[in-house]
Amino acid sequence: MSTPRSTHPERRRPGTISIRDVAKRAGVSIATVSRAVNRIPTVDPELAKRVWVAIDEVGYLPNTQARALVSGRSRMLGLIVSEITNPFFPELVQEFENLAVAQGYEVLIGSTNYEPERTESLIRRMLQRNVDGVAVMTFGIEEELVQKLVEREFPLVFVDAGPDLPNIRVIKVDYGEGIRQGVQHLAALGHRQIAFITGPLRLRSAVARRDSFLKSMAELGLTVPTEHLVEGNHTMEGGISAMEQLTALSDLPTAVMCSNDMTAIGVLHALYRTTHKVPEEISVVGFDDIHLAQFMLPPLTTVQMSCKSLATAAVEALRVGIERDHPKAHKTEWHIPTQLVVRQSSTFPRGTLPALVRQAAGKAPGTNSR
Amino acid sequence: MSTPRSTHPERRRPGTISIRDVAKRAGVSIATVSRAVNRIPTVDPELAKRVWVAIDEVGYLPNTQARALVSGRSRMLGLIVSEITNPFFPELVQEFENLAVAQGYEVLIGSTNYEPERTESLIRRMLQRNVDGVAVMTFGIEEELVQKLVEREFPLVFVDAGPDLPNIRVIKVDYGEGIRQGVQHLAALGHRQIAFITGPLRLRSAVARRDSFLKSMAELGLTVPTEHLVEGNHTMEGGISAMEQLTALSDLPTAVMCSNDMTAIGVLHALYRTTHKVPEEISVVGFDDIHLAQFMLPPLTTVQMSCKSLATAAVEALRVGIERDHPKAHKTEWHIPTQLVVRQSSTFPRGTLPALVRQAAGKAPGTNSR
DNA sequence: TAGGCGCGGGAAAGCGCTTTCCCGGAGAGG
DNA sequence: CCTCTCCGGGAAAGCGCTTTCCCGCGCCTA
Repeated sequence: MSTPRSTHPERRRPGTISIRDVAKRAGVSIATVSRAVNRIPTVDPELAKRVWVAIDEVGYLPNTQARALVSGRSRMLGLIVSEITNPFFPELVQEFENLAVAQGYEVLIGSTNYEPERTESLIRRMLQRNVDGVAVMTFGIEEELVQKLVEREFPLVFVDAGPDLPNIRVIKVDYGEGIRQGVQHLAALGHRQIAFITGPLRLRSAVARRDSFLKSMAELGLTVPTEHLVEGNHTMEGGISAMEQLTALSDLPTAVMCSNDMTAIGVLHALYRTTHKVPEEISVVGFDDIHLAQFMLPPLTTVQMSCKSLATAAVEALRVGIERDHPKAHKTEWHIPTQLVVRQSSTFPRGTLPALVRQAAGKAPGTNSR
Repeated sequence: MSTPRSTHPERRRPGTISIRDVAKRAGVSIATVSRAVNRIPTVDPELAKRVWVAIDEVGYLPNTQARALVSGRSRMLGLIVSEITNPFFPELVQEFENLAVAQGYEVLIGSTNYEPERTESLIRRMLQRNVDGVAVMTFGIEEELVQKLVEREFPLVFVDAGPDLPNIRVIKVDYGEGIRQGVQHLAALGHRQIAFITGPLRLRSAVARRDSFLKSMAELGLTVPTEHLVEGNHTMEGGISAMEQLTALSDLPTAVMCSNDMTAIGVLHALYRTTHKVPEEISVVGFDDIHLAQFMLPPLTTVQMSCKSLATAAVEALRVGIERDHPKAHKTEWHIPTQLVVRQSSTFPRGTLPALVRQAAGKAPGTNSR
């Protein structure tokens, strides 16, 4: 008996119930309670039941910190995104979190806001919190710290490309296919002058998307003058200023593709300000297919990247890294397809739509103007 | 000497550095390392420096779990929101997180998606993780579990209204003022038939907003027929179907106020589908002033609720609850003002704009049509 | 020079849990 | 009936840290 009085009497939040309280109540040792809680099969079912009853009666919640401390695994996952305020990411976060929670993990979220020092402190904090693994979904990151972690074999998952090291798990998004579909869609409508607003070119994924665009254009024998390739930053503001550069040009392109949907929304806004009609005067295509895209005015034609698959892949990849003898151990690459979704922000180039064609085309994409 | 060999040899992640490694390296006891890390002034500056050097050399990161276990405080805050995918919340999360991190706290985020059982499991999980306090920013929650926590004096912060108990910290949003400004703005433009799309009426805040609207209308002697009061659910989809109900009416209102911006975006979309022009045929006013609002087509007139102030208040309120002898202890209410932001989705009622007025008004709000 | 005092730092307890080790009792076999 | 084996459960170690307790050293005063 005689529970030795705590050295730190006032520190514990009163009302917190520990394993000892349960043990006392059930008349067993704390070891048995622990075993019952963890459903170790060697404990007598009768006893286990008594323990569970006691747990219910006293309202016991196992302390995860203590569990983590002794087991060495915190059952927390880190999720690093670029900007939580970019609507694509909440959707991702949501999916990721649901999956993680279903597997008994908690999620620590952080956004880098594209600031390296923020990223660094983020990772540091997550390590201190002992997360079991981190998914870096910022679409391109180059940090020394990350490099070190990788070397320590800390479970990390990257999107697009991580450091070039063996045994790294990475999720590859097939930008090429979706963007090709977008370009071909526009070209099929008759567009020849298609501009592209990139993301911040520090990000690998932004470069990848731009290259996919260029490649798709080249395939069709279409050239892209440098002034039709303008750098945005994946925000609406970036889309606006990029589009302003474009409208200032003497040869305004007939269509604009954007590296993500937020940029496209900015473009829509910029064109609204300059009273260019979308899609009649200029077609706009986005990327990501965020939920919002279909509610834009006009609804946005965009390349869909399923954030559900992305989240699923990320969680799976993390578990592979964390849980030894995971069924899919040794799998190191996951692939996410992309696909064009045609809505109403894209149509024939301005001035190329003879009445005949209009009739023949019937309700062609995006022709029901506002 | 003779570090007793661990009972669980393989469980610890290799490469993890503990306080002992630092102690050995610096040639001091672990107690001294701990004191140095926590900047306890009684340690000799010379020694402290040696410890810090050692920390740097071995790359030591204190294990937060262990710290939490012994100190009884985890330095984690829970943040419960309705839906992370509603853009208002990421903005809030962002602010909250920045503030929390600045104070040395980590944030555990969860969205209830308006499902009570989700909320329950969320709170349970946060408790197991030993969060020091939880901010319930779901704008109205009624849970038995919550009630129990409150009784246990667990630090909780609510928005609008928590359980009616003494010593509860709550953040009150002054819906009245912002909504009155909105109504008066519309009335001043000449609107008499103003509809209101509410949020889900289970939420206290939704009821509060509706009541504020009704009160503001009554103040001006304007009546609201029941069919002009339709329930939405704070999503774009809800806004669309609510607006569809409104457009089906024989007496279409000349203006619509919405319980939040997402609803307003849905309304804009619904009106686009039915080819009603905004604001010429119908004015639309939102609520929240999410970042997106100003980029809508047309830019949305809306009632601003500063999520920065909200976050600041929440973090402060939590700290008051957590840290005894906080300077502002005993403060139990925080107030968040709201304020109308006029953009271009609101103008004179359709058919009431004589040329004379137009000239006199000059560039009146929202008259530069698309 | 001896006793008192203060202070810096080490030893150790213990936070709540998991897991190993071991012991006692039950069942089986001789 | 006695010994061997097996098994369920208790005692205890220890996860990484903070904090108390206490000891020893240096300085001051008598």
